[in-house]
Amino acid sequence: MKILEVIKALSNQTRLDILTWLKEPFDYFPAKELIDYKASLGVCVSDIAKKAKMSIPTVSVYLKNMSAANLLIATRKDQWTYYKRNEKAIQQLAQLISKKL
Amino acid sequence: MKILEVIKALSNQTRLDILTWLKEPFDYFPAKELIDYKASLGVCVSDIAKKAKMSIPTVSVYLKNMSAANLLIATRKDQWTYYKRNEKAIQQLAQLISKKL
DNA sequence: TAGGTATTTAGGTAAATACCTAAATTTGTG
DNA sequence: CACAAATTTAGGTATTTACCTAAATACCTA
Repeated sequence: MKILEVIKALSNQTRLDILTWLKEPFDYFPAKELIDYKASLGVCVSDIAKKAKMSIPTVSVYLKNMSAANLLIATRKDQWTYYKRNEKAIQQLAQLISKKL
Repeated sequence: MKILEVIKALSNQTRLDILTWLKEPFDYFPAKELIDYKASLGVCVSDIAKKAKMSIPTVSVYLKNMSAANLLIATRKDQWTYYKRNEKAIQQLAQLISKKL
């Protein structure tokens, strides 16, 4: 785990928010958008962009960065890319801060 | 704890290094500089700047930021400002990432 | 293959961050 | 008080980040 890369991926309010939203999607996204929601996949880019009230390209890049930092897991299915949290990596980061930093 | 502020204070390699150095000062600073070292105070700005191989003003500002984010505790004594880690805040951050993020 | 939806990539501007040097400030001391 | 040491504040340039819009790509379905 490259801690600086992970921390940089977290150093933006929108990206922090996205992590929070993905923790409990039903609390944050319209039910309508989650009709076919599967925890194994997560939420698609455009739904996240809408929630963030930001452009799709911007959010697409954010998600990609967080995924590169291993904080999110991306799954491409048909024309959608779904993102979910990588809980393991998040706990690993917490451990690292607690023990090693 | 303002998580974004804390994370931003961590999002730079030098600042991460400083936290590591202050964890075990005797492992990282010359013994000579630590002759009067007290864990209750920490290490002074210029010793940290020398270790970082960066200018004193730059490091002074870094330390101030980290202190504002509560990651470090500053103590002014005579003409020196000493910095030590705020272990409580670091554990609090780890908890926050583990449980709330 | 044509056309539609979702996403990504490119390319641009504005703001923030990373540094530095010089100047100002704080604090101790002869 | 004058001078020295440590630090902070100011002010500047270069790089990175935060966004956007437009264009390109991916993948579906008729």
